[in-house]
Amino acid sequence: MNDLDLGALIKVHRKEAGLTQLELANLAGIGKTTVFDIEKNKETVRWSNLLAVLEVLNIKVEFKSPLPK
Amino acid sequence: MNDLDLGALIKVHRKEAGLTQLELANLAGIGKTTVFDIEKNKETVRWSNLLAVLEVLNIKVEFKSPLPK
DNA sequence: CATTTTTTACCGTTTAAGCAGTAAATGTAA
DNA sequence: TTACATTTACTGCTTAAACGGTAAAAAATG
Repeated sequence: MNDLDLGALIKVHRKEAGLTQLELANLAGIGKTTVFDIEKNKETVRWSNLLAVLEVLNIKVEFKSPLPK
Repeated sequence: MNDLDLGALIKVHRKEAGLTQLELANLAGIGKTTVFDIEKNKETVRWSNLLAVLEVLNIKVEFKSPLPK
């Protein structure tokens, strides 16, 4: 209902960077299991862990609101 | 280094919606403590809890990558 | 084909997020 | 000012996320 598949987006970028799940986990400073969970769209992961992965893969996060600044 | 203050963004939108932290927590189906933590930029909160708050406040999340689709 | 790598999956253990309750501090309104 | 509402802060408990280890599928490589 949100965007289509954040897990898939991350996976594509990981592959593009030539990284395995384990390598990405080490670079992000998190466990391999968590990387696996994130790519499987498990949403109960920590925001900080998701952020760490996104940073390694150079994916920016933007929050769009209907409110003017 | 990311965006400036997601907590503040959420707080502004919460106020705009005329909600207290407790009301927002109930609407999002999470605890009041977590709403407080989120507005204080605690990044170890669950991604699902952050999503729930954003959804109530009608704030969209976008992931921007340098990769073409 | 066989071999290696990677992914998926499950299992204990540890750790801390989540939570309600409470209370104090801050803010707001009468 | 007083009274009420809200936020901030702390406490203890419960629960599950995070984790490494292991192993079995699945993919990739020779």
